[in-house]
Amino acid sequence: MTASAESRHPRRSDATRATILRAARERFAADGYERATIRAIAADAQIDPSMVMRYYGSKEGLFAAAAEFDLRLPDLTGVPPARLGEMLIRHFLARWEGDETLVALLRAASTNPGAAERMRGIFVDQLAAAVAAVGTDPATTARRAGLVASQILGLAFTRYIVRLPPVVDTPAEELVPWIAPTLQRYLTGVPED
Amino acid sequence: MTASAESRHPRRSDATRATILRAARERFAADGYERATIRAIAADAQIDPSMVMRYYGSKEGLFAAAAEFDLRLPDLTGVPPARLGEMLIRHFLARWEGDETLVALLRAASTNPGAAERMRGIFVDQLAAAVAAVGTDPATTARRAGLVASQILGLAFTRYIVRLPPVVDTPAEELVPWIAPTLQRYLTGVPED
DNA sequence: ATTGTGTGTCAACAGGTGTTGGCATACGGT
DNA sequence: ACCGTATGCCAACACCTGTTGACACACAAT
Repeated sequence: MTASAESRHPRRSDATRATILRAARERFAADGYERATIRAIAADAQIDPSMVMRYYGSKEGLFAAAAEFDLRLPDLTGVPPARLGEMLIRHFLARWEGDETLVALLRAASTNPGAAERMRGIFVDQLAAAVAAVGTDPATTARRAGLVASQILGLAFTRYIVRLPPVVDTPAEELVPWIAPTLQRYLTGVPED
Repeated sequence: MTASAESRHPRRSDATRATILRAARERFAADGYERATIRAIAADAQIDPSMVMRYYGSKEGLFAAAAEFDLRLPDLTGVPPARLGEMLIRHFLARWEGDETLVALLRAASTNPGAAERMRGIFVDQLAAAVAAVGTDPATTARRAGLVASQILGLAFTRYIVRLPPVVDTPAEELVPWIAPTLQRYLTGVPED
């Protein structure tokens, strides 16, 4: 969606654009929205701040481009019902360690309304769509997605943002058997009394 | 600790100090650390920005005073082991709805290193101390506390910061039977394979 | 009445912010 | 070779930030 419909010929400045985007993602992930200044991002990319404005219009526009993100959730239709939780947590952990975009989005969502809005879109629409494929009562889909999001985002928040030592020090592989049953119950279980 | 050891005589400016602190907590909770400006806080409190500096030294000092927080975790020693999760989630939900300090801390922790540090202190020290009273293997206490923190903070993050509709719309009372078993397992259970 | 100190207001500083317009240069098509 | 355009840098703008110091007033003690 970014490079296909724009022009048939690749632009000479595509490399610059990509460099800016990479630097922006790093800064947004490390510092959050307001502390990540255009000047700092431009310095990282070894380019003039005005170029950022020309190519992305504004700081908001730059963030919007840098925070483009797809959870790439797998189709849960054919998955053995008892393995749903494990599959989900494994997918999220892999998605996080490999792409700092989610960390940038997470940090910015705390203070930037636009980032929060985008986060809602990702974790309500994309996640709810995947949860719907599980096959439980459709009336409960949204709530199940919300509960899953609360555990997933809480893990990310404590691991990558606040960096709670016990959560940071636990290898991803050892996290799975703890978190998987939680997600499993949120996806397919019923509330307890 | 705030008013007892300072002076035997109450100061004439104590009311102003309290007003500043209240306005600061509101702003920090609503806007996060960097967007909550001293000028805006002073305007809310209807006083001059320089008073904030005189009474709290700096913006960091003001935040440190505003983010003073005690989880007030109950002693879990005598609690029936099967009710630990329910008691914990109930306590946290009540603590949150009644005091916006935690929301201020949560939002600020995303971008401000000092706030993150304080959050670590609260959710590692205070929470781990409470978890230790449960009586499971002491070697697992820190990890159990971290897991509990991940779910608790994730719930707060999705409910008060990102404001995911399914999580916001669910009444606290209906959240309990979903979250309680999760905390229960993190506190007393063993990881699954 | 006169100090001295606590309380509050005002104006300003120095630095950083997003953003803009002008100007040089290098490229690609003719 | 030429010309239009894309790419890049520079300087500046208007605004906002935390922070500071000088000055005015009110109160309590002498």
